[in-house]
Amino acid sequence: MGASKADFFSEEQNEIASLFKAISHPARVAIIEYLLKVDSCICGDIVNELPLAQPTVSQHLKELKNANIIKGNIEGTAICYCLNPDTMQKLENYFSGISKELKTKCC
Amino acid sequence: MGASKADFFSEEQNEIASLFKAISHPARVAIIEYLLKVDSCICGDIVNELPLAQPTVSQHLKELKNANIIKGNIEGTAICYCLNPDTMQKLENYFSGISKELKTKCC
DNA sequence: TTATTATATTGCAATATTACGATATAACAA
DNA sequence: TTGTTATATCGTAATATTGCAATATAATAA
Repeated sequence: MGASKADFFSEEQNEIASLFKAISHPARVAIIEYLLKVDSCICGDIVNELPLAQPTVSQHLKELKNANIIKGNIEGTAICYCLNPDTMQKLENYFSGISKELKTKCC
Repeated sequence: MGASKADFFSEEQNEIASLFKAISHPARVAIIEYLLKVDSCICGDIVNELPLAQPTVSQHLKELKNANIIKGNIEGTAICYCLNPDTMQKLENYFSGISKELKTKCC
């Protein structure tokens, strides 16, 4: 079906999965890494940086914003985007939690 | 088109994206968390744990295995699956690297 | 050998994602 | 007002993912 059996899984599992889905596309990874590189928050520079049309970039930004991975502030005509440190921390914590619990013995 | 413009993006960006794609589905998050919970590595127990048919679970396991997120060892008729600590470490490092570089000042 | 158990693969329908041209909106400048 | 710039949304075609029934494979047991 391709549909989500999301109802069965826990809130947390669905939330984590959708966070990762937001960064599961190379264009969105590239956006994140670009936002990390440039100190000042940028906007339509991303369109010049990526090999994608403006509507496509806008769509990717929307997904990242919906997932709370980036924030966007209006600055006159432009929009200033930047990474959301809270979400980055949350993602780091998820894996450090796994590392801590993970037994070394395995099959 | 839905197709990947993967050729433009860097090797690293494509690799990171496909790692996250592997854990971007609640069923696969649930599998990871179940593998973390049970000390001993399991196999078809996952089918009983999840609300999905055996072929569907098998498909999800295959994706996790292809992404190097889990390992599978044959044990007689069964297959023993477990998390791959190296990949978990890699994912943790990716986000701790971001946290380290991330400026607090933002828009 | 046949039967059983555990897992994988195939084929396909339902659904979701990706990309972009065309168009809309919103803020500012002249 | 009109024009310009920056971004968002709509509509849609191409492609990818998800889920499962049916079937195949592989290891062991009887």
